[in-house]
Amino acid sequence: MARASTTSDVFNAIAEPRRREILELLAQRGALAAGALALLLGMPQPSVSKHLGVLRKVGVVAVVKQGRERVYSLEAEKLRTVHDWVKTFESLWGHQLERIKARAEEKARVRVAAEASSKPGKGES
Amino acid sequence: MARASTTSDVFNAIAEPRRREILELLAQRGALAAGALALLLGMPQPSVSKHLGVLRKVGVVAVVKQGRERVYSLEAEKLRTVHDWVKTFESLWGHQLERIKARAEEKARVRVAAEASSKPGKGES
DNA sequence: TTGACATTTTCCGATAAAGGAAAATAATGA
DNA sequence: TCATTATTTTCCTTTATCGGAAAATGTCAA
Repeated sequence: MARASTTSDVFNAIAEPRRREILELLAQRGALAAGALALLLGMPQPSVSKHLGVLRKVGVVAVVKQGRERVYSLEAEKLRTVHDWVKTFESLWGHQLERIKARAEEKARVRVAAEASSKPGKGES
Repeated sequence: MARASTTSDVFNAIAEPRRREILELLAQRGALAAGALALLLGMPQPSVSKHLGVLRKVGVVAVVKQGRERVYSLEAEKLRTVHDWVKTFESLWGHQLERIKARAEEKARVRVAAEASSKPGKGES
């Protein structure tokens, strides 16, 4: 089996740096036509179009036909999946002091797990 | 050119659902040996091992040889890249009321952008 | 209708991921 | 040393991406 399709998932869709750039642009500059995006990104239009196709298929951008151009806009809610997922780990890195604490706890946990999975009752009181 | 390597990026690494599951397990149950992970995930060890290889190459997990097992632990800080990135879009979906507001604003922006890119001065007063 | 513009689609070549199976390492215990 | 256990690595096949170039749609304006 091959790698999962880029369109199968928001996670897969945003794995591409260029696609992330597109999303960033749409976020900060509002809706943009495909051509404008190509211009801002400095890459060939067909390429941008394909990336937009992926993003659209996943639903993270929406299109509106306006004459001969197609205006793309961000559907930010779709990124929520990703956000919610990483947010789970937020506490594990923490800031400043918390970080040191978490570090220590984790180190201890590693030791515990390591010992627990060896035969118990070995020599390490 | 092919798709970017899964090991080229944290984004690419976490695109795989199983790899995300591994990270989740490590987060909630602390450090675990490869075999334990395979058991918990209900999939063949070689498969898990390969996934762990990817995660390790990217630096989001760390290994510690403990006898014949290898205990894996989470290096959560590496997920910060992803977190910081999606966090940028946080304001765009907001909660409750904000969401409606944002929606309206966005809709307006799309219209504006669409109009701006057509020839100005058309008939739509 | 003809022509220019905006964008998508198709075709191509190169690259590599993912799963399964089997082989290769490594470390423990008798 | 010889099995046994824990994990990783190597093959192999299938499938899909990405990028570039060219062809195909679609739309507006004379």
